[in-house]
Amino acid sequence: MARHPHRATSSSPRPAEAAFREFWRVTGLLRRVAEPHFARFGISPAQWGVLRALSRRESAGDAPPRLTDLGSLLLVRPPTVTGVVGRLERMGLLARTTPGGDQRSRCVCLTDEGRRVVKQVLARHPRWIGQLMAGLTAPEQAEFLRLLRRMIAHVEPLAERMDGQGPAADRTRAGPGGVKKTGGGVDVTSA
Amino acid sequence: MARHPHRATSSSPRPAEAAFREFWRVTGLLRRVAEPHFARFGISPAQWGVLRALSRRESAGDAPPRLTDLGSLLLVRPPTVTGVVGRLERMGLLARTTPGGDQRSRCVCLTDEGRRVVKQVLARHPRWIGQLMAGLTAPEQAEFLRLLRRMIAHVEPLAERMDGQGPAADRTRAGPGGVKKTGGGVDVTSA
DNA sequence: GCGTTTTAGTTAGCAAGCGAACGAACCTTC
DNA sequence: GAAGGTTCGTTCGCTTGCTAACTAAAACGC
Repeated sequence: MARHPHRATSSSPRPAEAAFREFWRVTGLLRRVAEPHFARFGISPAQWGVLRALSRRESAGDAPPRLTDLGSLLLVRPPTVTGVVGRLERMGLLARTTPGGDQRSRCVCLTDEGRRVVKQVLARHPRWIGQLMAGLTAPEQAEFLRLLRRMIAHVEPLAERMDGQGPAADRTRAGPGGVKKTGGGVDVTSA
Repeated sequence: MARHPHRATSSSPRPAEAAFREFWRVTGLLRRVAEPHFARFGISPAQWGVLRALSRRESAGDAPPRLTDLGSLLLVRPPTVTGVVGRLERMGLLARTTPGGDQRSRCVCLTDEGRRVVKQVLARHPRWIGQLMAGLTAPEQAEFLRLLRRMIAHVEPLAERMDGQGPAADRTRAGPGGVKKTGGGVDVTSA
């Protein structure tokens, strides 16, 4: 790290690269802080994501979401939803129901126990978040939020684009020449 | 730290909370973009982290790091290091060596094949990063970097503090009263 | 009505993160 | 030198994310 803040912009080789690196770093840190926090309520961050989404929908008066809806809300894929919801169901915090219309979709709603947990977490939430973000002043937080939103707006389409393509090299037990399998359509990065 | 009784924010949609939420969101997005990218070289983001760290140390002329060193560089725990390094070793991208002195530590260094991969990734790196961060202008990137660093500086001690304590409720098959096991030292959040 | 395609969700299998528990080597202290 | 503790790394078992492959129901096409 250690690069003097003074002449940062001019001499610093690549702010973009550094930003990415630090970002990745914070990602890990964040998980490591969030995990024990939610563990105190007996849940994981991912489970909290589901519970909070359900709770919000409930208080908004909306119908219980299907698994697919949850997936797009939380930006995770169907198998992940199945897993997390399954565990929450086993814990008794939510219930799968099969609504009338479509016979292949399942809806998910909170149990009383689930609502109880949400309440408990929410009671501490502002305080906890405040603690987490206390490294930034209020205006900085606002700016941070703005930048994050711009990042999302830019990256989300990129992520979606990756969906359909680019399975790539199978190094697992590739010989010395393993990599070049990328050949052919090298320029996925395009312009 | 949290000394701002700033209730101006309370009525608005809470920037701190929103920032946290969006941050979590970008975290997922970032993984989804990085994974297929590195897959094109036959590796994963975590593996890239290790390879890059080794490469840097090498070109700085430093001695090959021990597994523990890698762990603290990458902010991951020993079992994770074991796993990632093990897979990289099986792929033939790095080698474990047992240096003279301490018989219980292992050092890790790149193989030629590993160096080759690093080179390939680096060749594309600026371009890829540029694409990722293209949602922000150069000054915004610099500001983003600055905020990230402040976040790290603030959160890292928090994460470390969590290390020794707070295992928490075992909901897995907890009865209706599962949560209160947190009892006793409720105020881990302290003040 | 029947065949095809699309959509919802699950399953299997892998990587990466963690905590807990452990063996082995090292260090400290008597 | 032996006892006790610390440190390094591994293994086990778990959650969460993914892809690929699959089933079942719905929707479309003719």
